[in-house]
Amino acid sequence: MDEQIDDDTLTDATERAAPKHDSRREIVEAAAQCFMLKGLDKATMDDIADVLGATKGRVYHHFRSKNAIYFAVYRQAMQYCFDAITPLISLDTSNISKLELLAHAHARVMMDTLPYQRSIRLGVEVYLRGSTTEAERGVLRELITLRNDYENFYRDVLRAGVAQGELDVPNIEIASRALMGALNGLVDWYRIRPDQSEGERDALARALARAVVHGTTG
Amino acid sequence: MDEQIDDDTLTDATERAAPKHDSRREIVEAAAQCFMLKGLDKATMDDIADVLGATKGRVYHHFRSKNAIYFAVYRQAMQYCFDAITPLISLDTSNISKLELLAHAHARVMMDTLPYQRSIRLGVEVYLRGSTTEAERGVLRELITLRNDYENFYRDVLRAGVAQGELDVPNIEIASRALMGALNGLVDWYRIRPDQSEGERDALARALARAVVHGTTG
DNA sequence: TGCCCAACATTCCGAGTAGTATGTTACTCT
DNA sequence: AGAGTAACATACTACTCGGAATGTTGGGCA
Repeated sequence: MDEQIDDDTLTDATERAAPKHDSRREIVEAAAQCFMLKGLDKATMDDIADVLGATKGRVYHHFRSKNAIYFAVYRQAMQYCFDAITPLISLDTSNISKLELLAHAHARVMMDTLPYQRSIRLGVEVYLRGSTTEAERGVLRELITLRNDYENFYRDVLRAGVAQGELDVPNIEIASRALMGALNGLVDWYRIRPDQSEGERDALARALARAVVHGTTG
Repeated sequence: MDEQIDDDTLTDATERAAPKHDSRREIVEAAAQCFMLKGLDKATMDDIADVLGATKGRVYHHFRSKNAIYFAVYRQAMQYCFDAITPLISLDTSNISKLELLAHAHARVMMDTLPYQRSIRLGVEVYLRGSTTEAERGVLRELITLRNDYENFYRDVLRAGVAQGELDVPNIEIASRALMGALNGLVDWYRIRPDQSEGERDALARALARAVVHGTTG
């Protein structure tokens, strides 16, 4: 019975045929907002319900625990990332331009899905310490794996670029860490401004992508 | 009376002549450990006291609140950063090599004072929302300013490098953000390994510094 | 039309925790 | 030697918040 795998976080196999009233999606969205604004601990279940104009009853009807909601937010955040770069990995361009495309797309996702991305940065693994069940830790490990898979796309491009002499990267691991760090750091300092246009945001993403790929020496 | 500025966090003017039994320092050190391991909220005052083999009484004798301790940790973390780079800013080298020196020093500090640096990354401004007094928010603003001052050292080098044609940075602001993001991200993935030597850590710092300065194109 | 159940709302409880109030000890100063 | 105080320990309170138990309602279905 302890092997009862948590299906609160959208088991891949049993994909919802009906839209399922996208109430779950609304809750996840509200949770991401609260997590971003108040932090993982300070954001209460009542806060999440308040955003929806509802009560805890609704939330607990769809999610069995606060951790389950957080897992859903995490999964959704990663989904946004994958959706953004999967169309790019099969492109037939040079590795250096592909790297720029990936970085640009990632920067865009950070801005476009800010609440989700900020949520998963607020002490991911540190947030759950001991106070989790073994099943929950399994889900967490799966999410970590998901993130590793995502970052491996960047490492692959780096390796291919080195192999073909396009890139000069002495240490793939370090370089990928630096790359992801610079890109993910965007969610720490980026603030949504209503007056900024789509073009301005894209320019920001492009500038950041250029910075992380070419460094400060051009 | 509401203008009673909090001097729990080492008022600069009244520098302690006596070592003050470095009990405060021990508490801050213990708090940094706890914050790193359990997060800002999950780490309790009892946890901090337990690390010291003491009780809450000792902690509350030196700090009036949990926030005050967090401020002290933040200040100490920034102090470590400043101590590491202040000897370097007056050096008479090229801007590009100075930038590498700064990046290297910063990476070293991230590793050498990991508990402090991790603590201040766990949702700094998001940790305190509403539940703080106006005085506390003043201290927080001061700490943010401290961080800005620190990052300005890097921006100055970037600007000087561009002015002298050593560096190619279209956007100083973006580049500095990317730089700090990549360097600070170190505390997210770096794990202390007892078997790794001083030389290995320095090599890691050097590799990361090279990555953030030169990017992936050499 | 009456049953049934999903989709909530309402109410309640207990565990955990920041902060306080009050001892207790040991050391210093005169 | 006794008074005062720094540096703690002990005991207690007030309060928040996650989660469970239970109540309510509206719509589909036979």
